[in-house]
Amino acid sequence: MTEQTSYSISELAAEFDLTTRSIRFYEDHELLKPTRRGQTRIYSRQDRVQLKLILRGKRLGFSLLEIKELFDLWDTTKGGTQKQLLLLQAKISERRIVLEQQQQDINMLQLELDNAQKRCEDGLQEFD
Amino acid sequence: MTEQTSYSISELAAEFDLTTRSIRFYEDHELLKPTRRGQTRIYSRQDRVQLKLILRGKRLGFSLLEIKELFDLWDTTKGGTQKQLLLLQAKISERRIVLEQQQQDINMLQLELDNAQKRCEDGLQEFD
DNA sequence: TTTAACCTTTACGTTAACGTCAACTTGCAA
DNA sequence: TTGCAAGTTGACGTTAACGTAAAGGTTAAA
Repeated sequence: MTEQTSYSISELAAEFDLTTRSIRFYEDHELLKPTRRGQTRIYSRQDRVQLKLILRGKRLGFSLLEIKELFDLWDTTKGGTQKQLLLLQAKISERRIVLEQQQQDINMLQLELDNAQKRCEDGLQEFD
Repeated sequence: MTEQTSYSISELAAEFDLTTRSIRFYEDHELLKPTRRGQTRIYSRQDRVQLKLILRGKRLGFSLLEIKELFDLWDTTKGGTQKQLLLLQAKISERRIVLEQQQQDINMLQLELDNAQKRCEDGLQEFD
């Protein structure tokens, strides 16, 4: 088995450690659009990538709605009108600002963890 | 007015653009412990810092419970037993892992935004 | 062929993080 | 002293993101 070309819902659930319920929920909210064989969902490699992107967004605290916005935004890049593309650039800038804020927040928190670690070590020192 | 030493609930609400309801909610969940003058809440500079930390955590997608855990964790550093301090170091390591994952997620998303931006520019080019 | 493992839809339940009244008290400016 | 802006405690409502049954279809192995 060198390269899998399609996946069942439970395969994806197992791989990414979530429930099939969640995956169907994402589809209900149009974050995934798998094809069907009969009424059974078939996920392509692209669908799998899409799912990865969803989870990445979630790890950054984005809501499913925000994640969908990012997807729609991306789709618009292929074949949007001039107006859409300009609006799109604005949206992209907005996103960058959020990410930069998060970047700063991470840096600050890391400093605090460093700080806490030191205090830990100092505290442990006293038990010698 | 060079350095304010205490704040009312509505002052903080205005400064950080949230409702007094939220601030009281954080207190209900022991993320803030303002003193009282009569039954009115008085927030110290430390309380204000604490609130800042809460909002930073939220921007990173942490739940209020996780944020409280971080606070408790920090408190333990001053005057914890040896056992507590060792457990604390483990917790700190866990947190670092989450932050590093978020760091990677941010980097990936930034690359995607770069990518989308280029496609935008290319798309706009065609309207000349 | 039957049973067991997956799949499906439908629908109600749950938790977190507040929003939104309602009903009351308190501080202070006119 | 009065009235009104700002504070307080309930208590119920709301939204997002699933969890959790219930009731049933499909197919592959025994």
